[in-house]
Amino acid sequence: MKPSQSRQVTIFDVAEKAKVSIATVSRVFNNNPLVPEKTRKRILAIAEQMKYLPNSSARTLAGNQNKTIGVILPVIYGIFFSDFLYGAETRARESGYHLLVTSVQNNDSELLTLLGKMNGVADGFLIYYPQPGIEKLLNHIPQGKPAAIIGKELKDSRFFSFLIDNFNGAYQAASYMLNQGHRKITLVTGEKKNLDAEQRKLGFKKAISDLGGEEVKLQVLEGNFKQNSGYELAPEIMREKNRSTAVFFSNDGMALGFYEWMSEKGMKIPEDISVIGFDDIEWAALLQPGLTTMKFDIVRMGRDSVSEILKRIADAPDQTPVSPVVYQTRLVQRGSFIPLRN
Amino acid sequence: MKPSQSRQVTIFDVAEKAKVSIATVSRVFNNNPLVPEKTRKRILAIAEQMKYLPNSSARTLAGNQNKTIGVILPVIYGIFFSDFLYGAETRARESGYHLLVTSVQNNDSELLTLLGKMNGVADGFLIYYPQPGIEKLLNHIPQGKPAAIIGKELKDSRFFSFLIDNFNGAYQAASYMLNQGHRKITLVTGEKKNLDAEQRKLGFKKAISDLGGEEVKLQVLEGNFKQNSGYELAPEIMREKNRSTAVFFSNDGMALGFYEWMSEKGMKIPEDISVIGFDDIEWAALLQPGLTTMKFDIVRMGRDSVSEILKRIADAPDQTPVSPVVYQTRLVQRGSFIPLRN
DNA sequence: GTTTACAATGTAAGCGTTTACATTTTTTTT
DNA sequence: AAAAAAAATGTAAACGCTTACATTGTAAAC
Repeated sequence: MKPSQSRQVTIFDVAEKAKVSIATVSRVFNNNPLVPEKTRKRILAIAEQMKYLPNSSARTLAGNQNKTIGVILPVIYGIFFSDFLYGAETRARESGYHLLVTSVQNNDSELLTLLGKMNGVADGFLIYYPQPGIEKLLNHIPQGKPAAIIGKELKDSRFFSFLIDNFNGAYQAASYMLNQGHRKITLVTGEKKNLDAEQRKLGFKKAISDLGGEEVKLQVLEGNFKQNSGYELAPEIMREKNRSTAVFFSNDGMALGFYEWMSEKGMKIPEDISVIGFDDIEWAALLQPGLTTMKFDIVRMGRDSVSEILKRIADAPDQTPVSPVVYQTRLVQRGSFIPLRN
Repeated sequence: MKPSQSRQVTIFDVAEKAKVSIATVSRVFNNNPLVPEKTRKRILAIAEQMKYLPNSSARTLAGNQNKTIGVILPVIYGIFFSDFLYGAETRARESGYHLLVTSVQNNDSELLTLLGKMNGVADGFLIYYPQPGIEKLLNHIPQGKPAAIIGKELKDSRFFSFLIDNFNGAYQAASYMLNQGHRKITLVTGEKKNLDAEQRKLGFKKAISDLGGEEVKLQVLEGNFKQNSGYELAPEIMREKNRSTAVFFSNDGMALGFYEWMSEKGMKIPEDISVIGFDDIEWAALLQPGLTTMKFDIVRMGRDSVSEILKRIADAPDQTPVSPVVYQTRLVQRGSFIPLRN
């Protein structure tokens, strides 16, 4: 049985006590300069005393902006997204905005549910949903609301994209490996459905076929971007016969799992195998040896995407299309990778 | 100039097209069993086609629950809060709830603003605001909404607390140090205003005075829970004269900064000094040597607190007071700490 | 002392839902 | 075939606010 929830204090209560109309109270809370300082102070004092807080839903419904950005991520877990959120939240706060954060795990109908929930609440959207078919889903984004899309280029002028240069990053990683004399190479991919993963795979393979000669042996293993997949694939990578001399993990998380397995088995990185990752998440530098990896500025990406959303909210949601912002990657050299000595 | 924002598709539009009343449409979207399957399907199809999504603000205002939990954290950054959020979000999703996440940096008036924003949006609150004076602020939490408070015990039955056993954890750390023969010990605290930090300091000092003899020398340095403060205090800790043989950092983040400095100077942990941290954040195990630290289950804390909020939303927000849930800490031994050899 | 301008406040119509209650339609019972 | 019961649908009043427009109060201009 629910308790008798004492009705919330509304603008009417405050108006009544202050002997003014609700319009005046509303003006006070919206910093409308029409109401003179004296009245403002008086009403504010009364409101404070009554513990009045405006109801956000009502405000939003009545046409006000809500100063909220809806954020949808694949997961809220780990340093990678923590960094992204950090960039996004910091920027939002600077403009008095806040983030409504949720995750959705590769589930189209759930994405829709979420969009619905945010409908009428969020003034703009920040969506990171690296799955195919995202275009269709995006049609459901409420009209007139700007939306930043991470990881997918779209033609709809209402959206604007922020991309990681996965293809070139992976390409670069592969060519570096070749450059340094490696000829037996393992590529650990992410899930097939993940767009980032696919692009990285493509880039890596392209480099191998562009630059590698006949004698290059490429072993391709499918991972899932999670730590344990690096661990679980390790035996396959390190099997005696025809073992690769270098391995590229499509993200740092999987590389970490690999480190774990290696240290359990008493094997050494980079002596037994060289390793390159992707993302440069915070701990990459903390590992022993430090993880050589493809870095891009994820904090910045969070920040920039929110900046752009804010700009469009203030400005005009439906603008002429802009070309996507692409975050370049660069190789960060640490101890996990050495040239092949022959 | 704002573009002509085409009006959003409302329940009226759907009702009109389907030749039913808005009540019926509403029922469909609320899974009200009153409407027969056939009608439901028809309306759903029409809604889908029109790209209708219910407006969340309107729903909430009209008395529905919003299935949203408002989360207020000191920062959204780093593994510690990432883990906490992970636990919280996962649990919320299991019940169809979502998290509205914001951070507030030691700023009372900002906390109020946030509470206001969440007012009429969140069905419950999860607040981690380790500052003194939190009690007063909490009075502003809307009536009838349950709120989990992290890190502070309160008598108001509307709230329920989740506590880290900071005092005993730090006590335990100190007594372990003494036990292992250390007599010259450094304590690095967090900020004075931070409650967690204060409790840890108190616990640590208590152990020293309870168990340490006359000959124990305790050096106390004030940090701020951030990585760079461990780095900046390092010279002071490692000064030649009367150097401690063991140091306790009130959180792992500061210990990490200390590691950095030590490695830059070519000094060795634990040979030159033993280190103990607090939190056992994810990378503590990844450091070289592994960081000995006081562990508690932060993911679990996120999860449990949401569980309890959910229970009270479903049940009765104003319940009889419950005693706070206390998360015990335990020592995780890794390589950063060794007994004092004499 | 009017008239005029402007500042301050008020009135009331939305905003898009939910839901108690009323009404209509259909099915079952007699 | 009429009456009673059950199912389906509709009507209209909230929910708490913002804001265009209307009204009143007050000071400046004549």
